[in-house]
Amino acid sequence: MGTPTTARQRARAEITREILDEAARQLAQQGAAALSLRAVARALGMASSAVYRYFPSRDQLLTTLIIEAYDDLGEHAEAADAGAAEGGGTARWLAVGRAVRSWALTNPHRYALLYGSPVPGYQAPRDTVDPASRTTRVLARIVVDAAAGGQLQPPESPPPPGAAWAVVAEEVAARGLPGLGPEGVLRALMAWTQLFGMVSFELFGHLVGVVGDNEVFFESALVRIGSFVGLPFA
Amino acid sequence: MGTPTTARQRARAEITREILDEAARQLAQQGAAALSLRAVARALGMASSAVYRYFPSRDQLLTTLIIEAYDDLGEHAEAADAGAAEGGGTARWLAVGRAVRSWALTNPHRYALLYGSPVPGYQAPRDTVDPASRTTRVLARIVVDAAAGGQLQPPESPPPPGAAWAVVAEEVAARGLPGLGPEGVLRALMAWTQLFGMVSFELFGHLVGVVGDNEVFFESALVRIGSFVGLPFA
DNA sequence: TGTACATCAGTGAACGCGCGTTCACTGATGTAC
DNA sequence: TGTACATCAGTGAACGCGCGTTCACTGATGTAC
Repeated sequence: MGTPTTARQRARAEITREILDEAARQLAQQGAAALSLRAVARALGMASSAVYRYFPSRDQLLTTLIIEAYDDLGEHAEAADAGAAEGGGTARWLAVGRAVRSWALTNPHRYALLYGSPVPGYQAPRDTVDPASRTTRVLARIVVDAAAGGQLQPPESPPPPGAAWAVVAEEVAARGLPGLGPEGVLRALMAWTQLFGMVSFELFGHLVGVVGDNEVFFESALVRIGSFVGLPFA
Repeated sequence: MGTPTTARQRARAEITREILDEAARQLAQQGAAALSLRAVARALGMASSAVYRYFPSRDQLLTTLIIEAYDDLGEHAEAADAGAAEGGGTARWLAVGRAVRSWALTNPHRYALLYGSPVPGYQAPRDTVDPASRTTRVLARIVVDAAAGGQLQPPESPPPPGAAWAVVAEEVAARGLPGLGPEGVLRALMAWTQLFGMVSFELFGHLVGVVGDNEVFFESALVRIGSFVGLPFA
C-alpha cells in the first residue's frame, strides 16, 4: 500500500484520480442521479469499458465519491475548528458552523448527496460510516472540551428530561459526548440537527420567499444555537 | 369546473385519480427518480401513450404528486392542530410536531420528495408554492396565536439580535409572523427549521449509530424547541 | 543484459434494457339541428 | 327521437436515446530466470 513505484502503478493511481475528479465534476453540475459511467469515460476520452479496470461498478464509484465528499467536508470543518482554537468553544462553534454552511453552498450537489434524500437503489456500505461522522466528531469535541473546561453555562429553562431520555443519553454520551449530563447531550444533538437542518433548508430552497437574507438568518441563529448548548456569548 | 356530469367527464376524473394513485404508490416504493410513466401505464393496463391524454409530461405528473403530497402533509398538520386547539399553544405545537414526524415516517419517499434533495432537472413551478407553505402556516399560527394571547414567555438569554436581523425579521413578520419581536421571529424560524431538520436526519439515516431511540429523542427535543420559542411548559 | 511468459490497461462491438414522447388511426361518447 | 358531425379516450408501433455491463481481443508493461 506504500507509494506506488512502477510506471503501471503510478499510471493507475493517476487515472483513478482523473476518473474521480471528472465524476465529481459531473456530480457537481448535475447531481448524483445523473452521474453516468459512460459520460465520465467520454469526457476522459476513454472507452466506457475501460472504467471497469478501476471501478467494478457505478455504485462503487459513487461510494468513493460519497466518502471523498464526507472527507472534504470533514477537512473543512477540522480546519475551521483548528483556526479558531484559541477563541474557545464559542469561536470554534461559530467557525465550524460557518464552515459547514459555506462548504454546502460551494458544493450543493455534493452536500445533497450526503444530506439529501438517499440515492434510490443505493445502499451505503460500511466504509462510509467513518468518514460520515468526521464533521460530527468535530462538533462533539467542541462541546465536550467546553464542558471539560468548565466553560459551559448550565442551562436554565424548562422541565428536566424524562427518565427515558436519561437512558438514551447515557449511550450517546458513551459514544462521543462524555461529561455532559442528559440535558447537555440532548442540547448538543439538537444543535447538530439544527445546524444541518438550516443548511439543508437553505440549500433545498425552503427559505425562498420566507427569509429575505439567508446569511443574516444563519448567523443570528448560529449564535442562539451555541448559546442554547451553553456556550458563553458576550 | 363544477362536479362532472357527463360519462366522459366522470371517467376522465376517475382515471386521472387512478393514475395519480398508482404513481403515488410507485413513488412510495421506489422514490421519485424511479417514477416512470410507462410503469404507471403498465400497472394500470393501459398503453403508455394513453397517459398523455391526462398529463402532458412526466414532469407535470410529478408536479401534481408534489402538490398532493404537500397538501396531504398540510392536512395532517391542520388536523392535529385542530385536535389540540383547547390545549393552547403548547399542546398544539407538540401535536403538530408529532404529526409532521409521523407523516414523514409513514410516507418516507414522499417526504423525501418534498424535503430531500431537489429532483435533478426538475424545476418546481409556481403552483407548488402555496401548498408547500401549508404546514408552515400551521406552525406560524400557533406561535402568533400564543403571542397574541400573551402566553409567550419572553426569552431570557443571550445577546439581542443585531440590527441586520431586525430588518430581515420585519419582512418575515409582515409575511406571516406578526406580533413577535425580531427575537421572536428568529426563534420561530429556528423552531421550524429544527423540526424538519430532525425529521430529515432521522429519515435519511443520520441518527443511525448515534441516537439509540429516535422517538425519545424527538419527544425530548420537541419540548425544548417549544420552550425555546417561548411556549409554556409545566 | 536478454529472453519467455504473465499480467494488466485499454479497445470496440455487442447485449439487453427501459425510458419519454410522437403519430396516425379506431371507435366510442357528446352535441347541434 | 334521429341523424351528421365533432370531440376525445385509447391503441400500437415507432423514434431516438443513453445507460450499465460483458467479452474477446490487442499491445504494452512487469517479472523470473
